Amino acid sequence: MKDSSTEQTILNAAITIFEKKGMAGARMQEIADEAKINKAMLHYYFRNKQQLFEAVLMSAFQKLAPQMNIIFALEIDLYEKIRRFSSSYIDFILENPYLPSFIIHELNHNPDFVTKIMSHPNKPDPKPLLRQIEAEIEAGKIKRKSPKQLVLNLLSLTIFPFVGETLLKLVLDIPDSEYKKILQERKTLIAEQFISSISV
Amino acid sequence: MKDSSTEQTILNAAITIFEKKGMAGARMQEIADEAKINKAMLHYYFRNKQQLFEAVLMSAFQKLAPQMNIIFALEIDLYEKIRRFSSSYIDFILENPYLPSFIIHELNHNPDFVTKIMSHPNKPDPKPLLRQIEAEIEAGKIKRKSPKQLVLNLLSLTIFPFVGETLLKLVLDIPDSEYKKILQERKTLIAEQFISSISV
DNA sequence: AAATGGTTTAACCAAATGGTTAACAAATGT
DNA sequence: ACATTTGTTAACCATTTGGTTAAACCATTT
Repeated sequence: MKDSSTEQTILNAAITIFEKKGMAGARMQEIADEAKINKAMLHYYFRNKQQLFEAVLMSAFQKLAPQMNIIFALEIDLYEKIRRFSSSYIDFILENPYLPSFIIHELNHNPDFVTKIMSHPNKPDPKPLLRQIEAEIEAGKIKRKSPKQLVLNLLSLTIFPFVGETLLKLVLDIPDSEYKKILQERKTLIAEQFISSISV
Repeated sequence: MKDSSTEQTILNAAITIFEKKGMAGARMQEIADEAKINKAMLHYYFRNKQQLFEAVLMSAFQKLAPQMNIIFALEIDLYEKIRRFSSSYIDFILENPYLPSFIIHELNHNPDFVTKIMSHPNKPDPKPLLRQIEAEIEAGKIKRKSPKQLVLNLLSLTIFPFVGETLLKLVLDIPDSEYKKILQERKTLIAEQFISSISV
């Protein structure tokens, strides 16, 4: 009988290669080598490069989505939520360093794909969080600022240091070792900074 | 005699294509078509794809660098500097929407290139700004926070909404028209938020 | 006007690349 | 045991792609 995980083996190899090189830069042979498997198997299981790629992008999004849902759905105090999110999200990216860059880059270059994900079952729904922020504003607990802008800020502060790592290290003259420390510091720093900018 | 701008015509076409598709996704023929010119001319002027690409990446960096230097070098009040930077930088990216994503993506995928830019004459130097922040801290005018973290925050808040546009619109459920407004709002909002988070 | 030297073009080439095929092996069902 | 389906492989194929070449073009010099 076949090793029942051949399909998964291929998918894992494809994830590794696609995340590192992107759709355009990845070679089918390279993925086959990574999976230690014959190239024809890629086509046997996934028909062609485009479909294999879509499976990878989907799987990447499925990894990311639950992390987003932490801030969106969880019913806890807003400040606590912000602290938990930035910390857990940074840990998550440290374990999946290519994920955000990959998703962002490929989403930018495959706008058609956005439609496909729109109807995705696990698609994060930001409404609960936005409502929570509005409620806090109405209750006079935080400053009156556009909830969407606030979430945009939080995501920017958390994700960009990873996506723009090379540019930031270059421009700010930060060596690799120090950058790692800086990212760790941000696990608490982001929440502090963010909360201090919204609390009345 | 040659049209003395042929080289520039090629470079412009290459910028257009490379910024849109990246190094791996761009085709030499496509660049030639964009320039309305024979493909062999690309090799006549730039030898090969790699060198043409490097010229494009260099030119992109040369466009970006002066925008960075606004916050780094200009000798004005810190708050004023922050206001001016976020506003002018957003305007700048709106006119060059592919620039940051392109540079970030390609820098991440060509780490060797980082070395080349390191010794670039126009390379932004963050030291003056970092010193300015330290001085303000010592003078008790702003909260004591790591200057590098602060600059990282400012850059994240400003650049990420562009780089992650597609993902953010998708995840936060923001239609295109509204997103444009949001970016405009950020021209003043970022500085407000940022300043309120550091002022004592 | 002939020679010169840089510029431009069409045709060509070799390698890389996504994809197919046909034969073979391993399970599975009867 | 045998036939059928499923999984796997090596060899092959067509197209794309980066890059080359040799001849033509054209402005300036002699």
